[in-house]
Amino acid sequence: MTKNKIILATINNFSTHGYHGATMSKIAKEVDIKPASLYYFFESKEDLFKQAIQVILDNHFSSMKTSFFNHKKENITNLFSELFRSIVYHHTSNIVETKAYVTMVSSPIPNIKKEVSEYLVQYNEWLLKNLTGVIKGQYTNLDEHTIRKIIDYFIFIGNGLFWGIVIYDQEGIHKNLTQAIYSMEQYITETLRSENYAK
Amino acid sequence: MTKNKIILATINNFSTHGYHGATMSKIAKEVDIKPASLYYFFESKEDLFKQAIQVILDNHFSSMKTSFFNHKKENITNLFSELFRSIVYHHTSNIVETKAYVTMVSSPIPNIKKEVSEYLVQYNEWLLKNLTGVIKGQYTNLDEHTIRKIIDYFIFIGNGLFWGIVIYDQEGIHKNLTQAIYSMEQYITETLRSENYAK
Amino acid sequence: MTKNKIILATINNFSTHGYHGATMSKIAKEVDIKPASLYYFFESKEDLFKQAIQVILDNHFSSMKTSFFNHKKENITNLFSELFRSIVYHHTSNIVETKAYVTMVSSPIPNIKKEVSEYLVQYNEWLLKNLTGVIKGQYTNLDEHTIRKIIDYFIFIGNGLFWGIVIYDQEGIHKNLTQAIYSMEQYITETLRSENYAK
Amino acid sequence: MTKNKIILATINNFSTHGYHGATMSKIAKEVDIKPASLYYFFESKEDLFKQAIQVILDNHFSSMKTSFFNHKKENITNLFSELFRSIVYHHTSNIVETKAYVTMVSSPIPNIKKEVSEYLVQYNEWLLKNLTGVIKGQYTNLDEHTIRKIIDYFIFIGNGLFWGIVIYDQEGIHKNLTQAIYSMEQYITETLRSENYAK
DNA sequence: CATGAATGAGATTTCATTCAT
DNA sequence: CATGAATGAAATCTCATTCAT
Repeated sequence: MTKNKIILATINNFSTHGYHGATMSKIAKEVDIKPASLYYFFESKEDLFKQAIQVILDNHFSSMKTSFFNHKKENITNLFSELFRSIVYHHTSNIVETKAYVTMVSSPIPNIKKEVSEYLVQYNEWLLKNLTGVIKGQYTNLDEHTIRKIIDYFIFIGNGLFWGIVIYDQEGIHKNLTQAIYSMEQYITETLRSENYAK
Repeated sequence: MTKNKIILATINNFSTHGYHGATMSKIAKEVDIKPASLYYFFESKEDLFKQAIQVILDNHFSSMKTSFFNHKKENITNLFSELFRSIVYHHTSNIVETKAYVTMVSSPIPNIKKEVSEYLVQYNEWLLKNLTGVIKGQYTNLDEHTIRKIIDYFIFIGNGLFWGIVIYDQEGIHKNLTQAIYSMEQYITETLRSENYAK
Repeated sequence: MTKNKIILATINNFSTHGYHGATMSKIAKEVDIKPASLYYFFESKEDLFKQAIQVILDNHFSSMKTSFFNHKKENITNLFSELFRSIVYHHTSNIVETKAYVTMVSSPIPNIKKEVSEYLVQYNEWLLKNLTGVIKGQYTNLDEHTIRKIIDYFIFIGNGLFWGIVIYDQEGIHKNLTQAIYSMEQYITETLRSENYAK
Repeated sequence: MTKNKIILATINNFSTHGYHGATMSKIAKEVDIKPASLYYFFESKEDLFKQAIQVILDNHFSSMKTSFFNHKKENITNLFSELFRSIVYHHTSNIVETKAYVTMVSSPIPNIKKEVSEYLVQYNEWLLKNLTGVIKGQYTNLDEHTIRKIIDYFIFIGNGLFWGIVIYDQEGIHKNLTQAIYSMEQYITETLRSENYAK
C-alpha cells in the first residue's frame, strides 16, 4: 500500500537526515512517486511526519506490550532479562525507527514535541504499573519504595543498553546485553539481601 | 570575538534543529550580524559546522583530560565515581554541546561523519590506555582481560548516565549518578572477590 | 513549448551578456516565468547552458549540411560562392546564435569548453571530407595537397566573412560577401593555372 | 606599480571570463592584494574597466602607428605585408588583450560601449587617411574609388587574419599570414592590371 | 596604502505546496 | 491516483562596495 510505503520512507529519511533534511522529494523518490502525489495521502509535511511518528510510537508500545505479556513472570530476574532482550530485539530489528526516535528527542520536530512527550509519560506509567504489579505478585513483602528503586535501576541500565544500540554494532550490543543482565541480577540479589528479604 | 560567537550560535542551533534546520540566517540573527557576514569567517556552511563540531570535540576531550589528571588516583572506585561526576558535570554544564553531539550521532552531517568517528576512536583509545594504566598501578596482579572488562563495564554504565543526561532533568540525572556510582562499586567489589584478589 | 523558449532566451542572453551576465532571472523574465521554474526543466544553470549551446551547434551543423547538399556541385567556384552565401545567410538570420558562438570562443563557459572544441573538430572533419570529395569529383587530376590548399584558403576567406558578420551591418556584410566570392574565384583560377591544369 | 598590475589583471580576467565573470576578488587575488584595496586606485568596477579598456585601445593604436610609420613605404604590396605582419605580431604578443577585445565586441560592457565604438571609428578614419595617403603617393593616377576598394579589401583580409589569431595556434596563424599576403598581392596586381595602370 | 569586518543586493538553488489535467 | 508545470518563500552563497583603523 502506497500510504504505508510513504510512512516507511518518511521514517527512514527522518532518522538519517532529521526533519528539515528529510525532504518531500527524497521521500517521494524512495517510494518511486512524484512529490505532488504525496499530497493525495497527506495534507502537509507536518501531517505526514505526525502520522509517521505515531507509527513509531505505536510500534514501540505494541512491541513492548507483546514481550511483556508473552513472558511467564515466574521469576523476576528472568523477567528483566527478557525485557532487556526484547528491548535489544525490538530496537535492532527497527534500528531506523530507533534512530528516528533519537533524532526526535535531540532535535524535536516543531509542533510535534507534545505527542512524543505525552507518549513517553504514558509509556512510563504503563511500564511502572505493570512492573510494579509483577514484582508485587512475586515478592509480596517488598515495600513500594524498594520496588520503585528496582524499576528505576532497571530503567537506568536499560538506558545504557539503549544508547549502546544506537552507537555500537552487533557485537558491542551483545556485550552490553550481557552486562545489563548481570547488572540487574546483582542489583536484585543485593537489594533482596539488604532488605533481609525472604521470598 | 565574532568568529567565536558564530561558533557558539552554530552549536546552539545545530543542537536543537539539526544540520538542515540550523540555517545560516538563524545563526546570523543569534550573533546579530547579517548572513552574508558569516562568509567572511567561514568558507561555507559545511566549513562552519566542521569547525563548530571540532570545538565540541576539543572541549569534550580537554574536559575529560582535566578531570582525569586532576584526580589523585589513590583509590580506583573513587576514580570511577569522580569520572562519572565529571561526565555529569561536563555534559550538564554544556548541555547544548551534548545535544549537538547526540544530533551528530543520529543524523550525521554530510561529509563530517569521518571527523566524529575518528575522534571517538581516538578518545576511546586514550580512555582505555589511561584507565588501564591507573588500574594496573593500583592492582598490580590484575590480568589485562579483567581490567578490560572493568573498563568496558564502566563505559556501559557511563552510557546509561549519558543518555539520562540527554533526556532527564536535574533530579533524574542526580539519581542516575548515584546509581552509576553504586553500580561500579558493586562491579569492582564483585570482580576483585571473584578473582580472589588481594591488593 | 516552455523548454524551447527557455533555450532561446538563454542563447539570447548569453550572446549579449556572457555566461555570468546571463542570469537565471533575466532568462526567466524573458520567458515570462519565475526563476524557480527553470529548474523544472534544467538541473542547473550549467545544464541549461550546455543544452543551449548544443542547440547552437546542432543548428549550425544542420544549416551547413543543408546548404551543402542542396547545391548541385557542377561547378566548384559556384559551390564556394554558394557556401559563402549560406554562411552569410545562416549567421545573419541567426545573429544571436552567432554572437553567442563568439562569446563562447572568447570567454568559454566553465566545464563546457570540451563540447565546443569537439564540435569544431568534428565540423572541420566533415567539411574537409565533403569538400575534398566534391573537388576530386570535378578535378580528377588535382593532387591531395593542392585540394587541401584550396580548402584552407576557403576557410581563411570564410573567417574574414565570419568576423565581418559579427562587426558590420547589412551593407558591410554584403560588400564582404562580394570580396569573398571574388577572392575565391581568383584563387582557384590561379591555382588551376599554376598547376597547369586542364579539366 | 600596483595600479598598473591591477589594470593588467583586469584585462586578463576580462578576456577569459567576461565583464560579469571578472570579479573584483579574482582581480585582487591576481595582484595579491585584498579587494578593498582596489578602491584606493579606482572608484568602482566600472571605472576600473573603463581605464583598462582604454589601455587596450591605446596599446592597439600606438602599436599600429609604430608599425605604420616605421615602414619605408616604397612599395605598396610590401606595406600591406608589413601591416599584416604587424597585426599578427601585435595580437599574438598581446593575445590576452586581443581576446578581451573580442569579448568587448561580443558582450559589451554596460556603459562602456560608446568608448569602444568611438575608438573604432577614429581608428578606421586614421587608417583610411594614412593608407590613402601612401597609396596616392605611389600610384598617383589611381582614383579615389579604386584606392578605397583596395583598402576595403585589405581590411577584409585583415579580418580573416584577426579571427584566425583568436582561434588558431601559432602554426595556423602563420599559414593565414601567408595566405593574407598572397591574397593582397593578387588583389593589387589584378586591380592595377584591370585599371590598365602604369605607375 | 592596505585591510579587516561588515553589508545590501542579487545570484543560484531548494523546497513545500498547488492545481489543472 | 498521479503528475506535469509552476511558484513563493527561503536557503546558500557571491559580489561590489564601504568604512574605521
